[in-house]
Amino acid sequence: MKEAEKKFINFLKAGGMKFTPERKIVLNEVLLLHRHFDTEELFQTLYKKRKRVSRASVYRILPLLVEAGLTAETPLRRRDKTNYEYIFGHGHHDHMLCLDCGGAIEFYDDRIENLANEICRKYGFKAVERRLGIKGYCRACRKKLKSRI
Amino acid sequence: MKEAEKKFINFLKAGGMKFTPERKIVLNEVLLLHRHFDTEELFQTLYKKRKRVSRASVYRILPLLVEAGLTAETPLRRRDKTNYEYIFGHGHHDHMLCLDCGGAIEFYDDRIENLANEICRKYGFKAVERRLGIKGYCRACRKKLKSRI
DNA sequence: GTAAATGCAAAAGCTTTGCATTGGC
DNA sequence: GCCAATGCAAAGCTTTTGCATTTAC
Repeated sequence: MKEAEKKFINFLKAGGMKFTPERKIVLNEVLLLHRHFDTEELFQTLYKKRKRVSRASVYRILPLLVEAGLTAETPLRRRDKTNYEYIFGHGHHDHMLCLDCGGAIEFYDDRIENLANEICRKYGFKAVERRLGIKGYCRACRKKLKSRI
Repeated sequence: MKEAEKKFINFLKAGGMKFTPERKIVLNEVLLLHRHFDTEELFQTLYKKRKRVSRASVYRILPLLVEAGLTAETPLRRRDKTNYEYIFGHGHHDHMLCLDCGGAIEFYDDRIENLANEICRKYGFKAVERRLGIKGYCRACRKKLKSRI
């Protein structure tokens, strides 16, 4: 069994919740998606694959995956919808979101972590979550849009 | 006349828009608020002061202030609402949002700017906006909540 | 005078919820 | 068998929009 599934089952069990077929389907689909997604996108993907999970359940299950530590809400929303990404085993990272193609570039730099920690200490702030989000235009889109950007 | 008002009027004029009493009221109220706010909060504040601007107009005016460079949407939403902050003359800064009291601590560190620029260059990414957002618990709330956090 | 802004109420879009039914454990 | 989860449709929230009326320039 996949590590992620084990982790989800343990989380559910700990909270007196059940590992239903719908929860399994949603988790597996999230594992296949190697990009940021929103609830509607995931619902549509499942629908096209004839994996029938109701929209309401998708809305209920995705927050559970966040609680379980398998996914996270992304800091940069696209089209004003809650966006998620799979994070288990991925390690912490930050984002650049392209305003043209919507693609997200993930990057990681130790120095950012260190700086953030230093700043939190300075203010007596206990961080639960931190993200550096950069919005702009990626290399490919800049090329495509020529000199207009 | 305030600098901010001048800037707003110039922006409006440039776009063939008018400086209405409602726009003046909203701008002035934003100038008084020294914290992050959402549209409903601003509307309620005005309402209590008997400054009658409709909710629809507040919703229409706040994005104009962003376009004019007077305010900005904050990167960390609270209760899933669009949050704004006054920025004109404030310089760039980042945020720590307290999950308990909702307060926002603003900070600025050159080293973060430099790092972000360096990373963008590396990826050929043209940044339009960037923010480091940290969610957690502030000193006062940690104290109040004792050892529970 | 004329194009733009306001206010209102209705609509839209994302998300949550009540409830009857189904189904893990 | 019991408590939790599902599906559906309805409701809830924030935000946007159409339209008649008002108003800044």
